[in-house]
Amino acid sequence: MAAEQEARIRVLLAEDQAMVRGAISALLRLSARDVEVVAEAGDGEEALRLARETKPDVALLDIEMPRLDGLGVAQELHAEFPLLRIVILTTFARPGYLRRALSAGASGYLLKDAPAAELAAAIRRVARGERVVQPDLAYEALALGDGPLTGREREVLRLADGRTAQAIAAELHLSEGTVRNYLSEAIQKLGAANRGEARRIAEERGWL
Amino acid sequence: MAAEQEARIRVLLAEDQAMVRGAISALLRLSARDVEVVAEAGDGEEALRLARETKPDVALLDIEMPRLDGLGVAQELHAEFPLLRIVILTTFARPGYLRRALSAGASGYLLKDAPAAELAAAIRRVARGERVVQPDLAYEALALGDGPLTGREREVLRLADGRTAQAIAAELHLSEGTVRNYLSEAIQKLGAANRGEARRIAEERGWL
DNA sequence: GCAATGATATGACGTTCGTCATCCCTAGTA
DNA sequence: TACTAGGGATGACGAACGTCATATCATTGC
Repeated sequence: MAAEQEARIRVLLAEDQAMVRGAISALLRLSARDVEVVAEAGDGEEALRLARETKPDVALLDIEMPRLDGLGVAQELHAEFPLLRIVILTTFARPGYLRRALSAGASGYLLKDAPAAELAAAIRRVARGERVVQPDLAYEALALGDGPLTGREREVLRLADGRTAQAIAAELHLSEGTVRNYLSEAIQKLGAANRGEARRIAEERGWL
Repeated sequence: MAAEQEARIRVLLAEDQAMVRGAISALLRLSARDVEVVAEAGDGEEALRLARETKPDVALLDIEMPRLDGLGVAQELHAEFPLLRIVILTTFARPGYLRRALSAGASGYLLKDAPAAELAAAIRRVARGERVVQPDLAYEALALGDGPLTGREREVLRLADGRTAQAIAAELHLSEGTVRNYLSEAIQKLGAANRGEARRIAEERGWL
């Protein structure tokens, strides 16, 4: 705690919910003297702008943000500043998100479910060049995978929340029959009785 | 700031995401000397238990929590401790949530999108007996009312999340035709095209 | 006393849905 | 090369769905 006196870790914080953003900033200010929040962004575009302006050591990014999501920001920042360390901080334990985050160049993937104390620890570790990913999540990402649905099946199922097959077909520029086929396959792969149940199941497992 | 020296406002904080919970706690500790977080709960049941144990002045409740949601906690706490002030702190600007929150006895309804500074202000105001609700949200909630559905229609629609009419009928001890009748009425009252859409609409407006 | 409302039911009709067989085309790969 | 997987389409069939007319019965309210 009193060892590293030299330079504080400069952090960019991107999170769309203002209250949560302020709260996390307060958490870091209160619990981590060696961490300094040098910029706060409310959306992805702003995060990019502030990153270029302030050149932080670590970027702490939420995934679901307006205009440009955290994974997109990670990709851009990693390409532009290879030395910048990126931590994704999100609600979602979706294996798909984790996979995309890592391939976008993120060094850490932290859940908002994790204890508050882990945040500062994670920032310190990625700043030292380590990777921070919860082992159980990594395991799930491999075991559960992305689910049994193909890309198109997923797209169709995502739109099946009350829309008719015709409406879905129009939106995706497909024939109505094709839509029904995809839905039928999805229903069987998920062991559901109809599209409504299939959607519920897929959503629960993070396969949408 | 230096005026009220006497008693600090004792706050119970209930929020399922540990990191957000810790962060909000830090925010209050850092920005509001007159507020003291006396208990932190990770789900609704725990919130009830801790409230009975610590007798706080204000309960700050997230809505979406495991085991018992914030609205349920509000209802119980309001019945048990009429003097306890309740603030709902949530992501969702749904009029239905607000309506249910107020009728559950909440004094405040705050969005996580609001500036971090408003949190302490809101807590102080409800502690003084005032109400804290964003005016535009309040207007919408009043305009929407209780919805056009009868009790039975609501029950049936609530079960229509992928179940067949037959399954719903079995669960409620009704004939399949009757279930289809209720669903048909609900669909028309809500201006939907089918049960799936009807359910979505009713859910969004808090009519379930 | 009678109209209105809500819960419940039936029968009938047309539409949408879920399934299956079958076809075409492309890309990757054993 | 042949095989496989994914995307896309068609036609047909039975089941489920959405609608409407109609009926009974109880409750509520003027």
